[in-house]
Amino acid sequence: MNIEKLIKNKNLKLTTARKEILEALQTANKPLSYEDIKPELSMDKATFYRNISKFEHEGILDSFEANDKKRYFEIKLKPHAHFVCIQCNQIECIKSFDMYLEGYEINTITINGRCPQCLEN
Amino acid sequence: MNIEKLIKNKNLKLTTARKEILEALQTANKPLSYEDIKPELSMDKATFYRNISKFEHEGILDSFEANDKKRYFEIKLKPHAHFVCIQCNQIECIKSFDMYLEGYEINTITINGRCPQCLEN
DNA sequence: CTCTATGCAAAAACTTTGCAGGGAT
DNA sequence: ATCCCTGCAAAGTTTTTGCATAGAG
Repeated sequence: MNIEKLIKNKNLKLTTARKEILEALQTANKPLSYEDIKPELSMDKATFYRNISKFEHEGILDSFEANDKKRYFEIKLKPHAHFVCIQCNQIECIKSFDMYLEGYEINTITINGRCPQCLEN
Repeated sequence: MNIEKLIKNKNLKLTTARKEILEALQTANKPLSYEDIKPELSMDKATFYRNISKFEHEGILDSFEANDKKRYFEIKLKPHAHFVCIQCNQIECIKSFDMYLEGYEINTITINGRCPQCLEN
């Protein structure tokens, strides 16, 4: 997926900050919090959050909150659930989860619990 | 369900604060945030949160975060999902949602999206 | 009487906002 | 040239912590 097109298609100005954010998320290929992504960024946190808002509003990004009170961001792809382990805090994308609920439009699903690795111990 | 027993069974001291919290949650019969429940309470917020932690740790309560960055609390009953409408911010308990995921232990599921009422408009 | 719970105030953690200057088209 | 974007600093929001006093068992 071409990041520059993603930005320009929404009539947003193509800036270094915006490219950096989307490139970092694309490279990571998993949901990241501001803290996670910060080392890859050269912009101020205000700019980061302002762009995140804009991207979400334009439907480029999805976000959800893990139970650590942080928001996690990822480039919007196929709808899928996220599993957050309350023990090891790992976040995992779950593609096999049913995303259908009659009468509702589902945006994101966050499942909290304990992952297989933690259940073993 | 008897609130005093719920507290004493966990070897917690039976205090006014603890009874108030559980009674308010039981009466509401839906998840509440601190802000929601505050008018029913006579204690300080520190006491509220300290007791919430204790209750969660003892398995009396469940909590989850809606996308408004607040935590919502409810007395632990049958496992069920919560739907959070990103448009009207209403929170709804969804009993019909499948809570099974092979290999994982599921604690809570939060579904974000738009509810039927908001989809009509 | 002992140990836990509580209130108050201050801190912590994450995110948002105001404002003046800088950059994309 | 025009508007949108950015950095900095300050404020906002929700939750947590330290400490001295009060209360349950």
